[in-house]
Amino acid sequence: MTDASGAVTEALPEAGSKRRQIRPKAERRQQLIDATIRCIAQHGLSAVTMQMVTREAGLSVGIANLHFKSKDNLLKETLRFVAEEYHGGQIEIMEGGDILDLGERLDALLDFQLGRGVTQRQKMSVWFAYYGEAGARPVYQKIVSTVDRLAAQKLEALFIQIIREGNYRGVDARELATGYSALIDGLHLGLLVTPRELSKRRAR
Amino acid sequence: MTDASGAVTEALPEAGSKRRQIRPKAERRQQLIDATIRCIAQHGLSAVTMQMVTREAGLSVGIANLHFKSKDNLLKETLRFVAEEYHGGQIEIMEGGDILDLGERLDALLDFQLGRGVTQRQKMSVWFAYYGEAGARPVYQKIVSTVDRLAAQKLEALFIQIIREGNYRGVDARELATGYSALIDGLHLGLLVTPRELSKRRAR
DNA sequence: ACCCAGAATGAATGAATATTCATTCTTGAT
DNA sequence: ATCAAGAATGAATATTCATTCATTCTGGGT
Repeated sequence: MTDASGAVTEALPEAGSKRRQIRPKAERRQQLIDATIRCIAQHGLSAVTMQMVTREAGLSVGIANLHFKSKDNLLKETLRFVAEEYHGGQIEIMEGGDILDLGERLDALLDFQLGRGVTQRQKMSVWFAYYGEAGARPVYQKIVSTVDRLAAQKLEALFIQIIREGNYRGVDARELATGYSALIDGLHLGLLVTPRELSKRRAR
Repeated sequence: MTDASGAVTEALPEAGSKRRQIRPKAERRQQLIDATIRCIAQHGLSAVTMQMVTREAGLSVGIANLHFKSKDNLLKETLRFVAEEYHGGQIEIMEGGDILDLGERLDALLDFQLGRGVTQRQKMSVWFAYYGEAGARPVYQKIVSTVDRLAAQKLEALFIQIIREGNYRGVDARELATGYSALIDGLHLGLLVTPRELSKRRAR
C-alpha cells in the first residue's frame, strides 16, 4: 500500500488519542501492579501476559520491563503488595489503639477479612492464585510466610487477651489462632468457588 | 504387579528400556494423569508443559494428544480425577457401614483428610493449584463445586446425626458442616506454605 | 509365519509471548 | 526559545511450547 498523495502520511488524529505522559516511577509501578491484580483475577495467573497487563494499564508493552526487570519480578512484587496490604490491614486493627473492647476488635477483624466488594474479591483471587503456585515456588512461599507469621503472632496476642479477660479455661491461644486463620482462609476459598454468601456469624 | 513371581517385571519409572510398548488406552490415560499430578506438585500448574508431563511418564510427546485431545483437556481430566478421588474417599468413610460409632467415623475422616505422605501432599498441591485458577475458569469451578456439593451434603447428614445423638442444642448442622470444611481447607493451605505439623486435635 | 489395525513416536510447524532497543516524545532547567 | 535527561513507545527478535502427522513398530489373530 503506497501512499497515493505523496504527502507526509500523518498518523490519524484519533478522537481519543492519548498524549504520552511522563510520570514518576513509583506511580507507574503502582499502576502496573494494580493492572496485574485485575488481570490475575479476571484471567487467572497462568494466563496473564505482559501485553495483557500493560494494555490493562493503558501503557505500552516495553514499560513493564522498564520499571520491573522482568515478568517474574512484576508478579513477585504484585504478590508482595497484596500480602502486605492484607496483613497490614489486619495488624492495624489488632494493635490500633482506637478500639478498646476486645469483642469489638474481633468484629472489626471479621469485617475486614470477610468484607465484600469487587476490589476485595480481586485481591483474594490473587492471593489464592499465588497459594496455588507456592508449593513449587519458594520465592512466593517466603513472601507469604513472612507476613503470615507476623499476623499470626498478633492474632495470638489478641486471643491471649481475650482468654484472660473472659476467664476461659482449657483453651490454647496458639491453637485457637491457627484454627481461626485456617477457618478464614477456608471461607475465602469457598467464596471463590461458590459465589454464595456466608454470614459472619458462622465464623464465631 | 507381582515381582515375586519373577515374571516380566516392568520397571516403573525409567529403565533404559528403549522398547516401545503398546498398552490399553485406559492405562496410558492413568499414567499420564499421574505424571501430570507429579509435575503440577513439583513445578506448579502454570509451569507445566506437555514435554514435561510426557517425559515424566516416560512416553513420547505425541501421546498426550493421542489419548487426551489437548493439554487443556488433560489438565481438566486430571482435576476431575483428583477431585473425585478425594471426595470419593470422604464419602466412603461417611456412609460406609463398617464404622458405626459416630465419633470414630469423624476420626477416620480426619485421618483421611489430614493424612500425610508424599502422594497426599502432591494431590493437595494439585487441588489448590486449580483452586487458584478456579476464579477465572468456569470449567474448573464446575468440576470442583459438583463434587464439593455432594460431599457437603453427606457431611451435613453426619453432623445431624451427631447433634441428635449428643443432644446438642443451638447448633445448626449446615453451618457446622460449612465451617468444618472451611477449617480443613484452611489447614491444608497452611500445610502447603509452612511444612510444619498440625496436630489433628486442633481441628476438633 | 505372516499380517495389519492401530498404538506410539518425534521431527517439523506455527502460534504465542517475553524481552530488547533504536527511536520518539515530554518536561523542567537554563 | 532551546536543550538535555530520561521516560515511553512498539516493531523486531528470539524463545518456548502445543499440536500435527508421516512414519515406525507391536502384538494378537489367522
